[in-house]
Amino acid sequence: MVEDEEHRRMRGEVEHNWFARWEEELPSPEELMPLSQSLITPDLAVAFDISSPNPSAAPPHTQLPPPPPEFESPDLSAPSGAGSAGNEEPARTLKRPRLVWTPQLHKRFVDAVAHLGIKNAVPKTIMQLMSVDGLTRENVASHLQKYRLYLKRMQGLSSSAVAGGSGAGGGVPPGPISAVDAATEQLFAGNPIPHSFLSRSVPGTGQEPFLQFMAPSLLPHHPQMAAATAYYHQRQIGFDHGFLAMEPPGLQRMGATSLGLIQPPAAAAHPANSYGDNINLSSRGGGEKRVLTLFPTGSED
DNA sequence: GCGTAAATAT
DNA sequence: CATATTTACG
Repeated sequence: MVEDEEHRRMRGEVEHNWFARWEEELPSPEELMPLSQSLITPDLAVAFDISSPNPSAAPPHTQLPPPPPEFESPDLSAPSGAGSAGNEEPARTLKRPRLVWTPQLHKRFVDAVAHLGIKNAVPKTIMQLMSVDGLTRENVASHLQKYRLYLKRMQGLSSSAVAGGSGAGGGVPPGPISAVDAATEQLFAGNPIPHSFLSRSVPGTGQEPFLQFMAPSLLPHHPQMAAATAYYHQRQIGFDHGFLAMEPPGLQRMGATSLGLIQPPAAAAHPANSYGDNINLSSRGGGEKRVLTLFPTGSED
């Protein structure tokens, strides 16, 4: 069953179908949000001001918060809130734990870039538009780099002879797919790629054509790749780190939380939710890791 | 400040 | 071991 889908996917014919399925199978933010909240310790939640369900940020299927290309969202709040009560963690000069780019966050990233246009899609601008607290220019820059590589790879593929229709055997035969590209592809694959990036100008600023085609995301069937299919590693889940993958010390605010920044392994808790597929990666002789699969963000503007 | 490359951590 | 993220350098 799954194989069939993959084969068709390779042909690039059922894009909509798989995409639609994706959305359907995707865990609703609602499902994940509450879950994450539960995981969040009350103490921490209070510190962040998110102890209670945020009225302004808890849309069931929300598409994308309002990232107006003109004004910034008030997500960025000053650290004044915590000034009083029992939580005084210097958010400055503290090393930040790894940031986990969750589909939701990535979606926002893409959205920001789309509105800005490749031309203005610079780390700083993107970061500002995203208005995600805790997000720094470095984070965006790094992600942007990967994003670019992802798009670049797409161009090459669609432009070059591909076809290969036969995915026989393996799937993606040719393809000097760097590890980074593959990974990026994975993450970005399930995300909406603003056509603006591929060949159109964006609203607001005159842009030149950047890419040309938006090829369906081809997921290499490599065993390792499969593992990548799982957005989170066996223990790379943001659980250990909290929601934003940020440790308590150094946290300021989390608009991100409301955004559904992190996505806990719902699959682990809800086996009933069968996403794309949980792939068991068998590295070699006994290396077995199970990963959760969740990705894409819903829709595009 | 942005882009790219390499290093480190998970 | 591979991948993701972080950090340093150009």
